[in-house]
Amino acid sequence: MKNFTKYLKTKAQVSEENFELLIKKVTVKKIAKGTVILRPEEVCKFSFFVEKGLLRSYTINTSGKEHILQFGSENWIVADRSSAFFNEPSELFIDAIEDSEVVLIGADFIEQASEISQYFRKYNQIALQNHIRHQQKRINLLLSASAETRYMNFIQLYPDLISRVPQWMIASYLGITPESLSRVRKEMAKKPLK
Amino acid sequence: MKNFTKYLKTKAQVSEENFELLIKKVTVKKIAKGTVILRPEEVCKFSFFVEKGLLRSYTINTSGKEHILQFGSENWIVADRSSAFFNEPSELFIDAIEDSEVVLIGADFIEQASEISQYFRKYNQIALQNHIRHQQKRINLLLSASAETRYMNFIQLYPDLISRVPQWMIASYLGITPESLSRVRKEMAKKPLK
DNA sequence: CCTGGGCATTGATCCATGATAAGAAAGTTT
DNA sequence: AAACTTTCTTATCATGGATCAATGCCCAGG
Repeated sequence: MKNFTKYLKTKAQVSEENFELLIKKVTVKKIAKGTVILRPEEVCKFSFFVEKGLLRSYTINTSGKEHILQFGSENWIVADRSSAFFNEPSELFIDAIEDSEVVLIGADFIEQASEISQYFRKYNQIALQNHIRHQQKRINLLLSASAETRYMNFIQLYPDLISRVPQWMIASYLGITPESLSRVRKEMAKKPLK
Repeated sequence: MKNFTKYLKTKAQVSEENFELLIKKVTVKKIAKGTVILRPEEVCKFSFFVEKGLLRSYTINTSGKEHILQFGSENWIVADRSSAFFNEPSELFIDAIEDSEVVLIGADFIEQASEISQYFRKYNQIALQNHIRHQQKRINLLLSASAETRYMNFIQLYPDLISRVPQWMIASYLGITPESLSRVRKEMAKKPLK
């Protein structure tokens, strides 16, 4: 719980006193690589704070293809926000790419923490706004940029993930096939100019 | 201000008393078709509640191409949320597609309304979550669907906009060229099976 | 140490969408 | 209603990325 503690105390500026109170509301869980922890039709009862490891959220369309919406490594929160907030069935899968350790955060936790601490409420608000900003950038990129540009942007944004995530998943995140990504990389290797 | 009043009183459930208080904080403005009301580098000081008419937000990339992020007709709020919330320079344009009438909502309005009314705070929260949900669907669609599918989805989602928005703007929203959209429509006309 | 299953690469081919250009339609201005 | 201007369509050609198939690679498990 080291990371989660830091998150609460430092980022969300929760006082020692409140911390003791809140920490009781969450549980830690080990998730083996490959384990699915949320699937379509289920309601997303928890947000998953990644203490250690790597999660992903994704959809599978009617023709069986996966499309990755988000990766979450240490200190990130992965969830189907809509499902959790509106208490409606999810359309997403969430599973573990690596053996992971996650902190389960229920809706009640968020509410209570927001009640208790103005800072937490504020921080939560910021997280939402960041999410929106991030999604907007991604939409804009998908609208305007080539596979190569999108890949370069990904490298910039998530340099650490490049080595941890299999290439075909990165392709899925970018909205291209693994074959295409392989070719893009080959091209990029030729003209090395940074 | 009819729509905005209704929005505050009905949707955000603001009491008559608070309404009188809050309404003083906003101004109404007429925006002529084509007028740009936000451009990159500027900070988005206001969110624009569309009382009447039609706005759009979009980016222009280095090669001069527009990419539309959002349309907003009556009762929608258009803004660069990130810029407004974080008080940082925007990367978006916002302009009017039709002669419009908008209510200018400053950050102070949001704050004050949230202080005054729990309902408003809650409603604002819901709006944020809806925004995230909507963006997520769009990302998923961009990752997975063909031009035709995306267009059909657009029709479903915004049937009213089809007639109000020029076709090339819809193409821009979908991330394809106007020519492609024209082709897609032609194809769809052939096989009419609704 | 072999073996089998996931992953990455490569080549061949196909296809949806882009680019360009030109005209037809529709809308606006004078 | 004539003269523009903007939007939409159509046609041709070019291309990025998809699909299909084969091969090699790695490494985890027997």
